[in-house]
Amino acid sequence: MSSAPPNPNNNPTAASAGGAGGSSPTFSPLYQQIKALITQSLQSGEWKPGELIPSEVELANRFKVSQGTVRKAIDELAAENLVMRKQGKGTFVSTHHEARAHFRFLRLMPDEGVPHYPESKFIEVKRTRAPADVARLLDLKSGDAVIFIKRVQSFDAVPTIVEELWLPGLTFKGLTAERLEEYKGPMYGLFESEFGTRMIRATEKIRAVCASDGDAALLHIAANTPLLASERVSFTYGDKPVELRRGLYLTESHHYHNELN
Amino acid sequence: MSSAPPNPNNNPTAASAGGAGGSSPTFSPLYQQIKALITQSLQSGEWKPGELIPSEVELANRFKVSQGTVRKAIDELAAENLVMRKQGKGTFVSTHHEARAHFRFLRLMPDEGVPHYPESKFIEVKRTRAPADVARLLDLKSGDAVIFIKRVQSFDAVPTIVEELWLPGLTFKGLTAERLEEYKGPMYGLFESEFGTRMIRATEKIRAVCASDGDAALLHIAANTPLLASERVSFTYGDKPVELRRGLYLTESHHYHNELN
DNA sequence: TAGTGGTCTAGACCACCCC
DNA sequence: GGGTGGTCTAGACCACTAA
Repeated sequence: MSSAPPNPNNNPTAASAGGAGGSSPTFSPLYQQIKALITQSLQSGEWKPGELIPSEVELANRFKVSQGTVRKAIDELAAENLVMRKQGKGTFVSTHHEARAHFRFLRLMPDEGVPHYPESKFIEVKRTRAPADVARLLDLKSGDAVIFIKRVQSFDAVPTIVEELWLPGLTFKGLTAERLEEYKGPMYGLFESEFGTRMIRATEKIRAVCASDGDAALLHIAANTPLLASERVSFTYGDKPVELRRGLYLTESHHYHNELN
Repeated sequence: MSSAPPNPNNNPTAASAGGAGGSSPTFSPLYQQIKALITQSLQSGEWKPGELIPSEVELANRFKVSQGTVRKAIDELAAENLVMRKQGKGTFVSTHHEARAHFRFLRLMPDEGVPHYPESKFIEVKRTRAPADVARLLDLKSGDAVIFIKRVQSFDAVPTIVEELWLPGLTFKGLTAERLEEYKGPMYGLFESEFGTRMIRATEKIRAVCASDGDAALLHIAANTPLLASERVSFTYGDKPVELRRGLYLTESHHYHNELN
């Protein structure tokens, strides 16, 4: 009784997703191929940060797979913070313009009281050429154009962070001190809205160092005060590095918070 | 035509899982209830670390739900590192006795070369009473029995970590300097095998400090060298704190590694 | 060859949101 | 009321492992 299996093949046209056919089998589950296709649409800007993406049923029809397969693809994208599901409303492209996202990359927390976002004061913004170490971390060539930013961040008017940022000049063409000054809120929000570059994940290396005279002056502390030094490399789609951020954190009344799972 | 829905109710006997019936609806999806039941079996020791748990089909029969529901429950347990799936073999209870697990909580990485596990030298092991701050973090009463451990850890014979551990005396009754000395490998493995207490997750607070004379001597460095100070609270099932660990890390040739997602 | 987890489908109903 | 994601089921086939 009943009918024959309606879709016996598990390797549809979407199998071409994933790049050049290589020597290895290059097998990939259907939902991974769908995930890659959705990621492409995110990357290309077909759906912009904050926007609603098509419903699961709609995507299932578009890709000619079942809703369950689309669901599993979106499950993983949601786990990676690329999209956000909202029951009854739909699935939205993640954005850095959200209270929720603001503390995803900022791990410096006050010892007492509730976390809040610091105020920025820009010390220097200039176009220059990438030193060798910066070039290596940003996947550039030594001497390529970069933008250098130096700023101090304060919590409740207490200077707490000195930060130096290096950005690929090509990606962030047109970024000026003025635009930085007038923009309030997390820099990743600015990068996303104005330059179409969304930070997806980052790696950090953390050490303890002594404050130099210059940094001590910026933070209004004694020279040789111990500081946390973090070196962060941020990546966008395709694991492309797009930001190098070197920060010095004063940990008198703040700490770097981490969860180990 | 065809049959009636075979299982129209979605609130079987398992609905009793989750504790006392309270004022709020206490609604919980079936798979969450199954997840709670499986977690109970893990906690009670029905399946011990490293062991194979029953197959999905078996658990589905036991709990009178579909395999898909059990699968979703196990998916979450695997995401939380409580169990490990191995295709073709089965699902296993996670254990700290695995190369894979050794670096889940150890985030201090060498700047060059491959990570490896440090050697421990114990400075002090004693039973004492919990100071107020320790008691608060371990959810004990001030003055409750605790075990205090102080040790130095070395990479390639270079002292790099000074660590002080505070453990609830009741949970770790019988822990002596001898057993620590003779046990090679991560301490969490010892805790799991000998005391039936498995660390599930932890939170850390990190700062920069100056080495005291005593710590400087232990690490063979100059006093006032900047060090990373981490305060870690580890939790077992039921979010019960079972370890307070205060570490000082020398970050001359190592760094604290973190991934932001 | 038998058993396990992994993938995929199809269809049902539920909870939530907004009109 | 109609649409969305969330849950649950049942059954098929695949990939991997071990005897």
